[in-house]
Parts: sequence; C-alpha cells; structure tokens
Amino acid sequence: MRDVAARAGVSAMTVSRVLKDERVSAETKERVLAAVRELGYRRDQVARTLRLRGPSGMIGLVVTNLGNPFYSHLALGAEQVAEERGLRLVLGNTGGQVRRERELMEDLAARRVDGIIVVPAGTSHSHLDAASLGGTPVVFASRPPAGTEADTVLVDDFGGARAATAQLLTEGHRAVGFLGNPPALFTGAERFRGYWAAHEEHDLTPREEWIRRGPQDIRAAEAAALEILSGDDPPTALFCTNNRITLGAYRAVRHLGTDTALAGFDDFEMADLLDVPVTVVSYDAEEVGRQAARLLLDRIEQPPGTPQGPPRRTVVPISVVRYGT
Amino acid sequence: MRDVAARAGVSAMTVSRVLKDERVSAETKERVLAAVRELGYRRDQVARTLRLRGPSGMIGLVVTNLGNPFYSHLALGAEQVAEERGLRLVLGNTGGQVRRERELMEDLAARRVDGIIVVPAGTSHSHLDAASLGGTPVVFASRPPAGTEADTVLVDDFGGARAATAQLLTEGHRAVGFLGNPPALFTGAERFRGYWAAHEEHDLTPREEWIRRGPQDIRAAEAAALEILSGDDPPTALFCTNNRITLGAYRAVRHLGTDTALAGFDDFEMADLLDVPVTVVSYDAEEVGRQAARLLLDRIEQPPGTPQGPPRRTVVPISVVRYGT
DNA sequence: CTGTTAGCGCATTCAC
DNA sequence: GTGAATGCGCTAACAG
Repeated sequence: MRDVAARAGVSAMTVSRVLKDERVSAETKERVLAAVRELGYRRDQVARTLRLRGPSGMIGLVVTNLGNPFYSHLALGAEQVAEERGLRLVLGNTGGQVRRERELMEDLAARRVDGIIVVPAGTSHSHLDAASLGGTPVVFASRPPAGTEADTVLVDDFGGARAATAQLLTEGHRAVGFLGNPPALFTGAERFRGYWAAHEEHDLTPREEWIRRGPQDIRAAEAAALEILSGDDPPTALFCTNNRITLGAYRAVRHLGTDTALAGFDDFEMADLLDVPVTVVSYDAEEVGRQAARLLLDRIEQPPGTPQGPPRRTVVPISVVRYGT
Repeated sequence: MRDVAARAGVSAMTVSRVLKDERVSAETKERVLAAVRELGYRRDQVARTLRLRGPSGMIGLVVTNLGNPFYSHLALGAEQVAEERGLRLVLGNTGGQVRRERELMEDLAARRVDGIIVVPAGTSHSHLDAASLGGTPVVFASRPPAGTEADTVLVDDFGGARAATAQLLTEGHRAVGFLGNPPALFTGAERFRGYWAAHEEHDLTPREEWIRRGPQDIRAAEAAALEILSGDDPPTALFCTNNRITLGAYRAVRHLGTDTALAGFDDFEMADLLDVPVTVVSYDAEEVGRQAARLLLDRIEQPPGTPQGPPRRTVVPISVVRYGT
C-alpha cells in the first residue's frame, strides 16, 4: 500500500480511501487506481480483518461427511446465500468424530469466522455453544442442539416418515417393516417415531421382527432386509430411513423376487426406474443450507449491542412422491 | 493475551512462548496455562498470520458445481490431505462462470490462502496464473491449464473412453453411438478422442448420425438417445461421457425396450442393477482431490527461495467395470 | 479533500 | 529464562 501511495504521490491513507470509495478528488482517485493497476496491488484482507476488529468475511461450515449428497447439497445452498453477501465458506469435515468437531470449531473461532453452521456429531453439544466460542454465532443444521440453545434448521423427519408410512398403510399394507439408522441419531429417532405414529393412526402395532434399527450402509441394509423378508410371515412393505438403506432394501427385494413395496426417506435419481413401487420422502437439501445461512446472517448482521433474540427454529418441508406401478 | 499475561503475572511475550512451547520454566508454563484455561483464551489466528507474514493455514478450493458428486468427492479428498497438515479448506463455487472464478481467486489471494486448487471454468486461464495472484501456488484439477502453466491432476479421460468403447467393440458391437459433453470442455474432447481411437483400432469409423455432442443433463441425454435409437439402422450400443448422460440413455433404452448396450464414464450406485448390460469407467474422485492437495502442499512447503521446479502433472487411473449379463 | 498518529494481536529481535 | 521495543498492513480518529 505504501508502494502504491508513493507511486501515486499520495499518502497510504488516501489509497485506503480510494479503495473504500470514500470522498477523494476524481483526479487523485484516478492516479491511485492507475498505480494500483500497474503494481498489481491487492488489499490485504488479513490486515484488514485485524484492524477492523470485526467481520472476517468468512463463515464456517462443519459437516460430518461431505461425500454424502445431503451434505454437499447443504454446503451448496449455504454457499449460495453466503456468496450473495460476498462471504466465503470455510469447510470442515468431522467424519462424525466429536473430537475433530471440537477442534474445528475452536480453529474456526480463532480464525474469526463471522459465524458457523454445524451438523453436530455427538449427543451433547455444550462445546458448540456460541459463548464458549468467543461469541461466534452458531447455527445447527439437520440435528438440534442438546445441552445448549441455538438457531436450528431441521428437516421434517417425523412428518416425512409418518406420511410415507401412512402411504403404505393406505395402500392396504398391514405389515410394514422398518429399516434404519440407530435411535441415537436424532433423525433416526424422529423417523422411527413417524413410522410408529402412522401405525397408531391406523390402529396397528408394528411387529418387532420387522424392525431393524442398526444398518448404516447399503450392504448392511441389504442383509437386514434379506433377514426380515426371509422370516415366517414377512412384511409386505418396508420403510427405510434413508436412500442408502432404500437401495439396500431394493437389492434384497430384487434378489428374492418378492413384490415387497418400498418407501424411504430421501429421493434419489432413478427412483422412478425401479421395478417395484417406491414411495419416497423428498425435500430440498440445498434449502437446508440456505435457511441455515440466513439464520446465521440474521445474527451476524445484528448491530453489536442489540439484545439477542431467542433461538429460532425452522423446518424444511418434505413431500411424498410415489413412483412405479 | 495481555489479560492472560497479567493474570499469570508475566509478560505477553512469555505467554506467546508458552503457547508455542518454547523454552519456559515448567512453573511459569503451568501458571500461564492455568490463566489461559480460566480466561478461555484462544490465540488469534488473524493477528498471527499478519505477524508471521506467512502461511494462513488455509487453502482455497474453487469448483464449478459442488452439487455434482465428482466435485464433492474431490473436495472430500482435498480436505483429507489438508486436514493431516491442520489446514482448512476455503470453498468457492463458480457455477462455471469465469467472472465468478476470477473474483474468487482474487479474494482467496487477498485472504492469503497458502495455495489454491481450481477446476477451471473457461478456456483461457491466464488469470489463474500464480504470478498474477501474488505468487499464490495454484493446482489445476480435472482440466489442464490453457494459456498458463501449473501443476495439474487429471483423470485418464482418453484412456477411459477408449477402453470402455473398446469393450463394446470387442463384444461384437459394430455400431456404437456417442452421447456427451460439448467438445469445448476438455473432458468432452478427450473422451470423444478416446471413443474415436477405439474405433480406429478396430478399423471402424463411427457414423455421424450416431453422435450427439451436446446434451448436458439427464433429460437432454434421454431425448438425444431416443432420437438416435429411433433412426433407421440405429446403433446397437451407446457410449456416454458421464453418469448423468448414461442415466438419460438408460431411460431411453428402457422406454424403447431395445436391448441396446450401454457404456459410460463415471461409475454410479445401482449400475449393477440395471436390466441392460452396462460398462462403466470407474475412478476415484477423492483421489483427484488428494493428489491435487499433495501437489499443492509440495509447492507450499518448498522453503522460500528454493528454485521452483517445472509444473508437474499426474493422472488418476481408471478401470473399466462391466455390469449385467 | 488529504495527511499524521496510533493501534488491532501477535512474534521477532535484541537486551537483561 | 524473561522482558521491552518494534512492526506485520491496514484504517479509525483526529488534525489541517
């Protein structure tokens, strides 16, 4: 900046003003801009952030597994909103490890990110509290905070699971199995609740033999589905809590050649091409990211000193789509 | 830091030393660490980066579309390697717009990222040159630089397309259509070259009517495939340049009920469950990100003053997988 | 409209 | 082993 100033025959302060587009004579401005171009000068964001003692222009995004399309779409949505404000996204992948999560949050706070969106990993989230992070605002996505309070964006897990299960029941199925995430996961618990609620509303009680709350990947889901469907008196339909599991179940159904109906959380490409009827809970993963970013920006753009409002919570709606015959 | 120093009854300098684990008496160290804990002190990365005049501990990743699984896996791979070195990833999504790309690169350089991995958007990349970015090292991923030189990681586009096409020809097909990206895209051009080369090696020349070099998404690909397959003397197989297009082609084949064989770049879930034979070019997208990050780290960790070696180029291998009957 | 002074939070250099 | 001065690059606040 000094170099630019020297070349333009002005003080550093004037250069700073030109770059900020403050009141400077047109002529001086021209000279300074010329010098900037000639020297290929670029204002240093790091020094700027330090001096301004304020926003770094970056927001953190901490997810459990970027390889999962849900999270990459969430990231995309958050990026879109951040981009509109000229904010950059700093990414962290925890792999579901609480320790990594804690380190990441600390590191992001130390980098003075303006706020953090996090898909929390563990079951206790006191280390994700804004206060313990030097006041960095935090928004939870996909799973709600436990042991702290914060803005949150959720998917309608309960409603989606209930509606999809209800769809099967309405079609006449009376024996609907459940294949899905462990109950320790918020989404797993909610989706199971939905599955159960739909049954209650039809005055039915699911049979324990038809329920598997463990499988996490396609292979495990396939194995579990094979087991359920090979039992005596197998269910005529299966509800699956995510698309990996639905795929596993489909493999099993296809393998056995039964005409088991499937319903599952998460839409997927090709769902309409399977040769068994599939009901799917569809929602906009990008929208989860967008809403999270918006909640965060609302906090960030709050003038300092303003009393903080209570935590807000939004829910991204789902729709049930029925494919196949 | 001053607060911590005061509380521990030492100077700020000593606190700095403790945090860097330099020679400090064990007793002092203990007192300082206690003060750090009590005050919840966290060393400011921004000030640190400014003072050290060096590494910010962040690397930039600029991709065209994070919603595409290829890029999100690339990001995941890059994150893995960065994570090992304690580096954070700063993400930018260009949507394929050169203008956004230029702005992003500028911004990242201004933030003093240690280096940038970029999937370039346009056809001329002089604005992506390290020199024009204040010396920030740049690595190209998936597409090579044009109009500048830089380290690059590519997928074996040519080899993959050739091998997959050859597979079809070896199975006896003599009429193989081509469905794919426009030739302006590096990958599109390379994959077309591969398709063509396989034919030459079999002393064949593909017919123009079987070639569509435009479709970019599933719908367009489906339409194009329907067109080709509905013509007189349609091909008995199709080579598709990416998984979106393969899916579109599959829809068309399924719709028409022909027994057209398919081959395509990119593996995808369920490829083995389709009811037509599918040959797929499989590769590790995460590995592209990992290798890009490694090339970048090699540059970054080069002690300043060391003469820069020539640009390096690595190619991620592919394998051909045949599914179905 | 423009320049000068001072300091953001930290770490390097030199003293002690 | 520890402390005091100095400056990284930039910009508020206050002159002029």
